[in-house]
Amino acid sequence: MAETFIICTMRTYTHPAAEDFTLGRLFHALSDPVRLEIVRQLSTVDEATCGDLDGGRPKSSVSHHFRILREAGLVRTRVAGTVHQNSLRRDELDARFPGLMEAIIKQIANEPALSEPA
Amino acid sequence: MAETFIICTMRTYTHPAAEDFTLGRLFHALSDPVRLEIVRQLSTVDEATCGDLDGGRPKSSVSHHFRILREAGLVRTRVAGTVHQNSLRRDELDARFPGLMEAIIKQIANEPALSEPA
DNA sequence: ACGGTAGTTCGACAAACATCGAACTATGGA
DNA sequence: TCCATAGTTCGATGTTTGTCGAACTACCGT
Repeated sequence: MAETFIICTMRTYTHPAAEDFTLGRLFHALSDPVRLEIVRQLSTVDEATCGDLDGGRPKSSVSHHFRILREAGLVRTRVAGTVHQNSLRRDELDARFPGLMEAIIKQIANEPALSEPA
Repeated sequence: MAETFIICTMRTYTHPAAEDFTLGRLFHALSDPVRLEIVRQLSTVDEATCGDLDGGRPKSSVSHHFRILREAGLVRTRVAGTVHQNSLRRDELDARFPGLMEAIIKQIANEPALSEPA
């Protein structure tokens, strides 16, 4: 029987630096209704867990969307005990794309139905 | 031989009304590097033909991208003789999403390399 | 009427993507 | 130590998407 080497991983996340944000990744991340809804919720709150924003969807789907949001630089995820707290990277986004997120969030806030459930 | 009925079409385009623009379609349209480059070029110019902005790509590809830009409400296409003139729908976009396009265009203008060729 | 130029449409193909179940990891509490 | 909870990773599946050639439409000039 082969030995199994368990590499301890995912106690922390890697987030891109603000200089590495790209408009392409940003717009792609925002092009999905589920993610747009997540960003909307996050914009009204300081932090939220994945579970808070899952809208009844399976965990694996939600986890996938959060990964894309992280890779685009939109979201920072912080491990806090058994829970993962997510927040918008407002300051870094504003440093990289001045004024853009503010304009986007303002629009998102006014949109009635971005994604079916909550 | 069966008769062929030729329905005269495509002398004009249908463009969505500003009320029907959605953030999802907008962000999706902007998530492709080729289209982002097209929008960038259009933002520096009053009008341009598809050929002006094809970046050496095949016509069918470019036509596809313009269609998506049109359906998102980003671009208006006007048939002018043998040529199709495209322009950004700045006013309507600003009416629907106040301040958003201005912020986006400002960022696009500063991006060095959105898409490989011109 | 003919030819050339500008774009569109269609069909095919491969790559990227969203969705979800199942197995797994990590943490805190009983 | 065991269990429950919160999320991640993996693999499979179906859908959407980008790319491009080929055939077509529309218009202008000759």
